[in-house]
Amino acid sequence: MRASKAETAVRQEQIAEAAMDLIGAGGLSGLSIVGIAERVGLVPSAVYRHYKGKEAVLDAVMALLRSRMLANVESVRAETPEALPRLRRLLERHMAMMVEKPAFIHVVLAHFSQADHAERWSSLNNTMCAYLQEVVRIVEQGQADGAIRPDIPPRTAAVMFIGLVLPAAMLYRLSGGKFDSAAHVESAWPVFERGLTAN
Amino acid sequence: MRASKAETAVRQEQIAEAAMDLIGAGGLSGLSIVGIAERVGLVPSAVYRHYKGKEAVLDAVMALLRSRMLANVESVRAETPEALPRLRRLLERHMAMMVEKPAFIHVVLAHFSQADHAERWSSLNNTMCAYLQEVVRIVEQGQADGAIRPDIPPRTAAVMFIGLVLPAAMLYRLSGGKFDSAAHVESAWPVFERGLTAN
DNA sequence: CCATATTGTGAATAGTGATTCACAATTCCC
DNA sequence: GGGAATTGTGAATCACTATTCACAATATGG
Repeated sequence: MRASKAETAVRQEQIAEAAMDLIGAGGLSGLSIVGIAERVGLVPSAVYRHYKGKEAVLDAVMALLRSRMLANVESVRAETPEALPRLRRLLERHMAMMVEKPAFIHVVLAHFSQADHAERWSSLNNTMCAYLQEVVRIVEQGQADGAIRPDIPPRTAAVMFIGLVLPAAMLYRLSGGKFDSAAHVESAWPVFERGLTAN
Repeated sequence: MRASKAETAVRQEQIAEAAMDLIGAGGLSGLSIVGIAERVGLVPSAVYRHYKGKEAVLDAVMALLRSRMLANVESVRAETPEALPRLRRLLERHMAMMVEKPAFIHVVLAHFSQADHAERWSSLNNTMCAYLQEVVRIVEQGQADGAIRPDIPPRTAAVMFIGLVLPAAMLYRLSGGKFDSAAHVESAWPVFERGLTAN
């Protein structure tokens, strides 16, 4: 059956989405032109009408992830003004995103694993640093307000923050969805907060 | 130049080591028979004299990692009797291992990424659960001693513990060794400890 | 020292996935 | 309605890697 024609802009979006799902399901190595074509309902060669190649598709996925990540921070900034509630809210959102869009963590981990230092990865690196920096800023704000102990290096707190998400997201996936990531946020947050604030 | 002959037992060890280094350098996808052969100083086909195939080599790597991981826990147990110092010591050792044997984290992440549910992975899963369980046990002991707050779910604490290592190890690698993982342990531990103990 | 098992080598095979290309169908615009 | 541009198709090519195999060199034990 021949696929009906669609504009390149539409196909590009479909392809990027399909690629993201594929990565979410099987990691970076699970991403193949054949797989993408199947999901979109095309023949492999048709993909090349809309992207120059696999690399270009990956770039598109990266861009997607980056925008979602930063949008996340933005909306948390808008929601709550105080540092600690902000962090907590960001934690919830970050975790939820990892769970519903596994492609994220896969790409990050794949990035980590990749030996080749293509420019493609540097953009992701950028995204990650930017995100970490956002967390650092929130921590610094909390220290200025007196809500967070001043003797904690903000970067340390930020890395620990990431550490609240990463293993939980991995366990969630490894357990096939059994691990309750929301509950982990619930019970881990007080411990983290106490570490940030108590005397 | 022809390689000098060596016993299979020796070659097996060399091959497993080479495989571990390769994975450490380029992730699971960086592991190839050609790469192994180069490192050991053999021709690719010679590898098959000592291992049935790539899968078998991987199994050997897994076994290596497992034994090192568990040995780690054992020696920490022997070193210090109290829960909190034990955790701290384990944290240091765990981090050091991640830094000097990147293969470990790569395999874990690759495991996470893999779609296929081969038996091979279940053994790794086993190792990871066992490790997590060890941490849980230490935490429980601390709660029994009164050193750790009883209202913290031990599993939560254990997952957070892993979270102290994972992101730091990744940053270390992503930064090309610039990130000071030991310093991170140094500054993150007090925060974590305070979260576990303070009133 | 020699028969034999063990180990190493190079070439050949096979499967996978990305990419290209000439051609066919579809849509758009006049 | 009829080009012309756009999009989809199937086959072919290419590169890469695991794996096998017949043969060569080397070690080993009697």
